[in-house]
Amino acid sequence: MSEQVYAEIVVDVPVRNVDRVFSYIVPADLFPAIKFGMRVIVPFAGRKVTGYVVGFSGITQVSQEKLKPVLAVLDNEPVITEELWTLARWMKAYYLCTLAQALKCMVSPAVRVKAAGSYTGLWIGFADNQLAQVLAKLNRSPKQSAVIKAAAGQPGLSPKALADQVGVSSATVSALVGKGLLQARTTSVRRNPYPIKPTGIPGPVLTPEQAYCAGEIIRAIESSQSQVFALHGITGSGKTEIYLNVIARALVLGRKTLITVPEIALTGQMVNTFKERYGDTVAVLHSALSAGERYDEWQRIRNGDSKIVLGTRSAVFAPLSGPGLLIIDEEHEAAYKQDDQARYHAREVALQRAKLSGAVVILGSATMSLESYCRAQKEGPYRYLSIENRIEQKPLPQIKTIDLRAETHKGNPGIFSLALLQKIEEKIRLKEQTILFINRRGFSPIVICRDCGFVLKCPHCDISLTYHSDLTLRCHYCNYISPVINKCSNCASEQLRFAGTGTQKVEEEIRHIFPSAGVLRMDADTTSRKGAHAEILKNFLDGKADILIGTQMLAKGLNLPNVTLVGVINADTTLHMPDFRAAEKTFQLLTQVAGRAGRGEKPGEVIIQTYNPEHYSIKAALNNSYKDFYAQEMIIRRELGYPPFSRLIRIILSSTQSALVQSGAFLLKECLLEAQRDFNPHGPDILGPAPAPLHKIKEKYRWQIVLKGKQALILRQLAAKGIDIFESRQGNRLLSIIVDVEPQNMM
DNA sequence: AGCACGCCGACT
DNA sequence: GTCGGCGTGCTC
Ligand SMILES: [Zn+2]
Ligand SMILES: [Zn+2]
Repeated sequence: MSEQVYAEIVVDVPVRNVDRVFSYIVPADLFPAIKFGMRVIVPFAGRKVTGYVVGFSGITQVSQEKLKPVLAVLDNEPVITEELWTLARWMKAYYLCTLAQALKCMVSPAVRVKAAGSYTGLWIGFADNQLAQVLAKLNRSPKQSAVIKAAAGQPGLSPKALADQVGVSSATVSALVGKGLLQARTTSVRRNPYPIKPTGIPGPVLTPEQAYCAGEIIRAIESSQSQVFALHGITGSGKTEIYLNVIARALVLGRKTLITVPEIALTGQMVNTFKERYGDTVAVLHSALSAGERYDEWQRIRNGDSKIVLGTRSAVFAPLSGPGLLIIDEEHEAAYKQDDQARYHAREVALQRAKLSGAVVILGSATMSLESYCRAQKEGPYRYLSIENRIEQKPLPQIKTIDLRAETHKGNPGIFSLALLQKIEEKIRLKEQTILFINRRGFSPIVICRDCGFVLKCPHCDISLTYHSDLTLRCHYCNYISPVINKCSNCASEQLRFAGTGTQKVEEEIRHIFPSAGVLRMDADTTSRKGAHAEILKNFLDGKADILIGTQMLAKGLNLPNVTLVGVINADTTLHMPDFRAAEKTFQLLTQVAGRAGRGEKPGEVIIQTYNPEHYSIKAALNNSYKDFYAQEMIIRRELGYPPFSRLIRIILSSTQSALVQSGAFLLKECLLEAQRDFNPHGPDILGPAPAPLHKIKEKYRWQIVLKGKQALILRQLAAKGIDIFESRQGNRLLSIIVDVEPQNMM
């Protein structure tokens, strides 16, 4: 008998105090089956839990009486590769999550179904030449005879299909199977979510700009440089065609590609394009697939049948061995940030994966994040590639702003400016369509002056102050408090109102003003039912309404050719949201929304209503100038020390007991200050505690502390140390701590 | 997280 | 007398 082997196991318990590797005895009978990266069942603190095998050892420090054996092996093949295990450890260090949380992100598609898909077909259970004889025996059961005849004529039908075709119940069919006159054969089939055949039609010839970009990226792949490319190209500039060309070359070189898109709605058209070009080597991963489909796609990736993986956020963990090319399309999208558990950003994970495997990365966007763009300047480290021209020389939509302050001065107290109403009326008359866009994402009660557009901001953080029911205005970063004002601090006007309107209110008013117009509304309320989203869009596309009113979900990727007018009801809700990225989000949103107008033959028009028409983010969107926006925004970020000039970590405390959270938040601040003494005097800033913008979620009250510092490593160490001290001082289990490294939103 | 162990109030 | 409340500790 050989020496005892111990398995190193990460248990699937997502809490910090069991976040380490445990040793277990590998019993002799499991020794042949157990492999690195498989899931197992182990005894743990008096119960059975799932664990991940992350190593083996011949020795252990753990005393014999503590050691317990692995009880069972769950997988036939590993679900975690060595590369993903390295990535999980990186995630723990970078995002301050647990190993179990990180590993769970990676195996989620493989979790559910363990059985392969199968298909059962029916064949006659006797030789062909005996058919007449069998039918003769069945002459007193006409239904059974008919089934036999059908099965002989069309062998291999499923029981259900056979019964349906003959028009009998499935009991008749099973009776024949029971008699042995029909024989069932079960074969395994792959569940293919997108059965699309390659067309064989070669892609279009690249424009010189496209060809240059593709050429540069291909050169990096060929010379095996681990280079990151920031690919900047407006909507319609043909980024996808560049991806396709680069991927083609990668395929020839035997390199695998991973490409992510920000949301499921955008996968559809992309999958079509990819499968038409590359067929079955494309695998798709997103949460809208059935469990079986997801499992099968995941298997195809793992065993190497698929060389191109396309998916949403969690697809960055696709188990392809040694990816050679990672593409993050629309890299600026906040949807790439996971909002719970391990709060990772798919772009950052992809960059890390590329570093580990020496892959090339493409970060594609029309409105690149400041973080990425500033790393793509002359000094690097990214290479900047841009496409300036659109493929079809369609004119850009005509964009203009409407100054809502002027409407106030004219005595118009409504939601709509006169100019917008006139335009809508004109479009109704011309039988063209209008989209009215309302931003609700990141909505907070912000007080705005309707005479001058002024919004009170925190003197320390430059963040809009939000209204609280205790009649204070507060900064959600540092908890600066101002009493509610009755007069504008800028112009002394008393015309102060909350910024923004709901979709229902807008719909009401529009119906009132245009009683005979067809109006559809698309928001969280009207799309909660499954399929409602698609239904509303179809109705609008079919011309069943003149006006579509909607939120965020309207902004992306839609191609509505008869829409010639897009109205942004109030740009200020985005511009003044209490987030240091408010201006960036405004620029991105307006640019994206503008792209919805004039998709068809007729040119489009965009009207943006705002109290701040002179704001640089709005002006830059109007002029389609990313560079103007970037230059201005970088000045402000630098001044205030926000990313990309610093890093942030947000720590959220929550509990059903409001007093507990508040006192906990102040204690945590003390612990962080104490931890900070170990770092140099110019260590990170500790802002807050402050009530979180969404102060109460699902009966839980939330307070937050924001850490801001130049060095990412020190910032993380400070957070970890502060929380350790905090947990050593108070162990109330009703208080939970969430750490959000590099938050994308502060809600 | 979740289970065991442990020490105090009202119940057959 | 004990059944069970949930505060604290630990998990190979
Ligand atoms: Zn004012
Ligand atoms: Zn502040």
